[in-house]
Amino acid sequence: MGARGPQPRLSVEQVVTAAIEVLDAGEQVSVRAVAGRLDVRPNTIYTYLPDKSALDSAVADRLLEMAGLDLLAGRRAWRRRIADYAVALRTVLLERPGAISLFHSAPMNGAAALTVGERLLDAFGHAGLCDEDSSRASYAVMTYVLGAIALSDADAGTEPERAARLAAVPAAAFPRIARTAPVAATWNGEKQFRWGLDQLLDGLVSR
Amino acid sequence: MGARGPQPRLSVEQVVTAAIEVLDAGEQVSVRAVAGRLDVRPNTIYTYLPDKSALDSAVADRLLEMAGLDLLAGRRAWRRRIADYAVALRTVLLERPGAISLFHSAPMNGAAALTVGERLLDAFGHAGLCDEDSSRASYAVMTYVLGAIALSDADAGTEPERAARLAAVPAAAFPRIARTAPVAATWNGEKQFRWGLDQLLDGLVSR
DNA sequence: CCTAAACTCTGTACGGTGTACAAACTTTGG
DNA sequence: CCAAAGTTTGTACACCGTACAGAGTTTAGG
Repeated sequence: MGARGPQPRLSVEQVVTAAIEVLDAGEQVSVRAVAGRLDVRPNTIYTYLPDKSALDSAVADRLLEMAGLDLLAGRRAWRRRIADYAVALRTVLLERPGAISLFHSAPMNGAAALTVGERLLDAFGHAGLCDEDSSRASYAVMTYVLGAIALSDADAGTEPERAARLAAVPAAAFPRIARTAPVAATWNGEKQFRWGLDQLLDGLVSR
Repeated sequence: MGARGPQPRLSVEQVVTAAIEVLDAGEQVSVRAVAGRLDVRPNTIYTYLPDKSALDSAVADRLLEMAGLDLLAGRRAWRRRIADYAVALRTVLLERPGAISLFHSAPMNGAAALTVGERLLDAFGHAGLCDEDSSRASYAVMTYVLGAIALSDADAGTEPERAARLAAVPAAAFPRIARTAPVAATWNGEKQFRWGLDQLLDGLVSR
């Protein structure tokens, strides 16, 4: 069989693990940072992955797994399965600035992504949806979850900063925004996340 | 009054317009590309905007405006207002690869963003929601819309590429995915976008 | 057994990014 | 008229992804 050269010092798994460590350290995933953590020259990474977006995909898949795929399985109520996993994924990603951007540079086609998809379809099946609606609903949920996390991340800043921005909104021109500013101040919180997800799930099963 | 030095050759508006032209040309917004289009050295941009993320914010705001703020106003049915604007925004952003990423690098606090927020609040008010729910609903809608566009963008690739990826899913391990592959093939289309938005709106006003 | 093919890893380098800093230049207020 | 304030530029730095040639290592085939 085919392995002729020297046996590889690393594996894709190790590369991805190193990338997660980079994320854990609060830095962005870069080929150089990952290589540095593996005591290897940057080019070596390209022996295991074709390009940066493949690395991003693989890391994103690992993050989906780290959120806890078990939460999506089992015989618990379909709604809890989805909500629990969504909240866990949110936590995993928000704890690691720069993790969310990985989901935008490449499609999600790893093993964990497929498992998430499969189990979402199962959950919506238990909720009474037909195949087509289950498929559409699964994608709608991933859309909401990843969108919410991305917005939370972009809208970050320090808490007083955000309050100051809201206070600076001219109440004359934007009365409704001014009136609801206290709510908007909590938009990036877990409560808003769960609320929106709940409404979406309500809509998805209401037909 | 304060303007002492030479009068500026440019304005923030012109800088943003140049950035849009860069996007229209299919390139990413970069300080150098924008400066080049204005026949100016890159550093000059920093006279008008503090840093890249401020440029990104300003360009994102312009894109929100380009989608057509009028669609969100008027006395048409609240649901049509929201759906029409959402679809228009999707078109504006998907026509310009690299436009979506601008929304992730900075919070949305420009004039157009505020207008969108104000009019969403108005629409949900007409739908019968209280202030707090209107606020939460507005954010949920922006979450879904921007999330959907971001995923569409990441999942891009050529059409046969996507079909090949779906066909490569092992049917034994992921039977539900395999069974619903034809639907998943259209996840990045406008129909799926509208469907998910409709379900979300259903849920938001169902209480 | 030995050579040649296949494979890993490195050194070097290129073009791209955001942006800091000092200097040159232009305008206006005191 | 001069000094302060503002604009623009030249140069430079650190980072990014990654192409390419070569060195070194292992195994398959003759």
